[in-house]
Amino acid sequence: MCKHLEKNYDPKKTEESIYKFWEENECFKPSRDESKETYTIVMPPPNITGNLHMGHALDQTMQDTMIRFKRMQGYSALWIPGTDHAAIATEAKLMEQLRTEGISKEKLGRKAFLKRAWEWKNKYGSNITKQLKKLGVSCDWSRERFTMDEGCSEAVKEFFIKLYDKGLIYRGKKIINWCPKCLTSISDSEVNFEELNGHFWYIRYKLVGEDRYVEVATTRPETIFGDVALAVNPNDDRYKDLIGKKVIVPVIGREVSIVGDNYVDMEIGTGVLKITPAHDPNDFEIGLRHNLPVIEVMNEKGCMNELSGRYCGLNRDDARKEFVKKLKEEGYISKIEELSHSVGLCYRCSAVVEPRLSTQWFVKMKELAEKALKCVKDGNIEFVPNRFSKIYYHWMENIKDWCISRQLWWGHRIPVWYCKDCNEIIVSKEEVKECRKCFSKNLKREEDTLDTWFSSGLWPFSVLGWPENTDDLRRFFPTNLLVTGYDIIFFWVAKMIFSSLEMTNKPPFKQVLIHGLVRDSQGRKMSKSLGNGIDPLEVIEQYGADALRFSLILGNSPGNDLRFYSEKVEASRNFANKIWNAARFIHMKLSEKETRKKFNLGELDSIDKWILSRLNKVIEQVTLEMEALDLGLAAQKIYDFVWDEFCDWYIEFSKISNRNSVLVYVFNSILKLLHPFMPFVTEKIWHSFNSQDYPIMVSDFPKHNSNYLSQNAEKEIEVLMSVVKMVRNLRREMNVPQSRKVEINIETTNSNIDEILSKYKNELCRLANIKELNILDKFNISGCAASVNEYAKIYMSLEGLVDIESEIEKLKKELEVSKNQLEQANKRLNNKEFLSKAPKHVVEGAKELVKNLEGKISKLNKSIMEFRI
RNA sequence: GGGAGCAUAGCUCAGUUGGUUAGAGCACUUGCCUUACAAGCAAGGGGUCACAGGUUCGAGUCCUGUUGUUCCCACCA
Repeated sequence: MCKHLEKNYDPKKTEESIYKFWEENECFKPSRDESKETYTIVMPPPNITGNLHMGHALDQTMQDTMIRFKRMQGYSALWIPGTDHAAIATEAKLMEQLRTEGISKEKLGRKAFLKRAWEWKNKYGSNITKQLKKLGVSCDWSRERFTMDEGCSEAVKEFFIKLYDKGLIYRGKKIINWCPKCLTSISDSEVNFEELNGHFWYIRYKLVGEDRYVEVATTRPETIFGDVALAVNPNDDRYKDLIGKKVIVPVIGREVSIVGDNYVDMEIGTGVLKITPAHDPNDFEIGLRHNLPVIEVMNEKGCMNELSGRYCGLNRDDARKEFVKKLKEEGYISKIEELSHSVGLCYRCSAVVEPRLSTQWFVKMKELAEKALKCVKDGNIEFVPNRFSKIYYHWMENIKDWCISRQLWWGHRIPVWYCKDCNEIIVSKEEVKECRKCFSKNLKREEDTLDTWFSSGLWPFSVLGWPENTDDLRRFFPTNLLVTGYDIIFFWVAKMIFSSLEMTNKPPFKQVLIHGLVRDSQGRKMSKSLGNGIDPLEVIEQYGADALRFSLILGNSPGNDLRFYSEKVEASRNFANKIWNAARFIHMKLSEKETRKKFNLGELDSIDKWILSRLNKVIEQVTLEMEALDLGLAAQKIYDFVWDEFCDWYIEFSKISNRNSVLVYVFNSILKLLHPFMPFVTEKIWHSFNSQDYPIMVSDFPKHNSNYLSQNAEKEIEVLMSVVKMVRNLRREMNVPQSRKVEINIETTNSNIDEILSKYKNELCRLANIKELNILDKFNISGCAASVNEYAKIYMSLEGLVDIESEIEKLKKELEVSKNQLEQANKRLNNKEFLSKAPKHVVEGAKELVKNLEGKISKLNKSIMEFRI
């Protein structure tokens, strides 16, 4: 038995110690060799509140596979990890904590609150990074960053001030999206629209001085308290004469005028719109156009305020119910319709977002977006797959100003001070003590913090030390690759691009590899509410990290969603075990000394030359796929080669004749090819063959060597394998038990093939369980079963058990198929246009096919004749 | 309303710039505990590549349309 390796690969006994081994040997750090080209990936920072989910697992595995590949290719490869302070999510956790303790945020105070927040971060913030390590991520932990660490905070201030000085940041009173649960503004991209069932209430407004009513359809009757006008389309024949007239707001009794505005859609509802500028962004715009007042009727928690009279204090929903009741009682409602309409929800807490008028800080986007757009259009950043650039273009072309202030405490506090005496706004990195204009000391710092994405937008360069001009920044920026899901293009990718262009004049990365979502086996999004999430850590526990990684990568094309199947992980686990057992076989077969021997290409036989030739083709293909960022195809190529060719054939050959040095060489190459995908098992096996001083992780990725290509050897072994398969096939067909050895007579019409079969007679007999093999021109075929392929005709002696007629039938059927194929091929070759237009190798291929088929057909004919005699 | 993806074996998916007879895993059938591996080996069944046109010597692959499906963006008073 093998003395090094146990029978089955056990990831649990391996992974932790291997990871430690890499860390101790500083394998994760980039090479200090300045002459080496760099390859840099910056990790999308997971939230400190987060737990590893399948999306992370996919994202991280892709990055790790790429960085390992590039590191082995000889780049000075750097992958920088870090975490995100996740303002809303973290603050929500703390608020929850406070709630259980019965303390309010205000009572606690900002300072104490932040102290708690940092304590929370220090306690739980590294959970996610610990989980990442279980996946085997090879990032440089010595460079780990946090979006609120000193350097990143400095970067945020620098960015804010630079944009402010350029006039790209302004403070304004606008309608923004307000989350009444998180109690903060959120940006447009943080609102998710969902189709919900609601109602259309048709409400009658009485015209002043007339006995006529105007009907308005609304979904939000509780905002009537904020009505300041009605609006109709000036082209609407039904209503245009009403423009300028006044109506009385039901229940409230306020007189408001009717205005004409092209925004109003004549098709929707009654074609009359009630205008509530404080609670609807479109109404706000119309209000501006017509100089209408703004009446806010709700507070920050989504409850009605004192302007709503007796409904004051009720939340939106209760106020709506109560007020509708009142309207009904007083006869103002003429109709109620069921209506499905889309409602904006907070992306964090799913509360219905309330459009709210408030003073916030904004980034002026137009100019920034133009540059960011041009950068991608000019090809300075490539999206993979390319179709995602369209999504990016569309977003950039229709962008609105970005609301960056948040009414939260956990985050980067906006570096702005207000003079209470002269209203001067002072933007500064340092604490401001005195107004620069009136020298008053009566200053107040801005309470709000910045949108989390404001700091993560700087991530690719802030982690490298920007705004300082550090060695790392000079050496590793711009970065090479960003890997992320398509769901985050607007949130993050776009923001990094314009931030980087504005601050560094360079794109933050050269390529963006976009992946899809990991769904459950039924294709549903994994979500907490559905409870269908699968914990990657549990999968690792059960199958190992390599198996999880491989199953996420194998056979997935870039950008496509994938379904998670434990069967697929199982298959990957089996593959890891397959490699493991191949290693055991080699250990068992070879002494340590033998594994060190080198081979001389000139002395090798065709079997060795064949596997070397195939290996080199695979190396070439895998390298190409990796460079094209198609990891799924690369993994598939390795899988197929290892299992189908190396294990099923080459190892079997090596049981029959000694093939020591090539066996070891090919296997080591396989380990290297596979290492970026399955780092743990490959490193572990590597150690069993090689000194621990040379981790596979920092070894050289195999390079394609055309000297190893051999068309002849590939052809010879193809002939050998095809005959083995034919015999095996015939045995099954004739129900010959596996244990029974058979006598086989082979007839070929080609002396080359005779030669190959004679040369590998031993292999042929062992692999097809043949007792006696005759390679002859003619023999007695009575009692034989026959099979034919393009290289040979075989007869299997079965001592009278064979029904000659059914043998003939079988051969005839085969003949029919071959004739059809020949006809097709000849048709092509007789077509002048095919000959003149098709590329040479295709024509050659067709000719070869015809030759093979003709050979096969003549053998079949002969065979049938022989049976007849 | 605008845009994108997907549709290939029973299931989940691959299929490079069009090029012989369309692949894998799982599942299924049959036979093997053959000393690396039963987490395995061998053999096998199973496909009008959604539908209809078109381009081409040649289409799963390119173009147009249709259907089904998933998603994104915008708007929804």
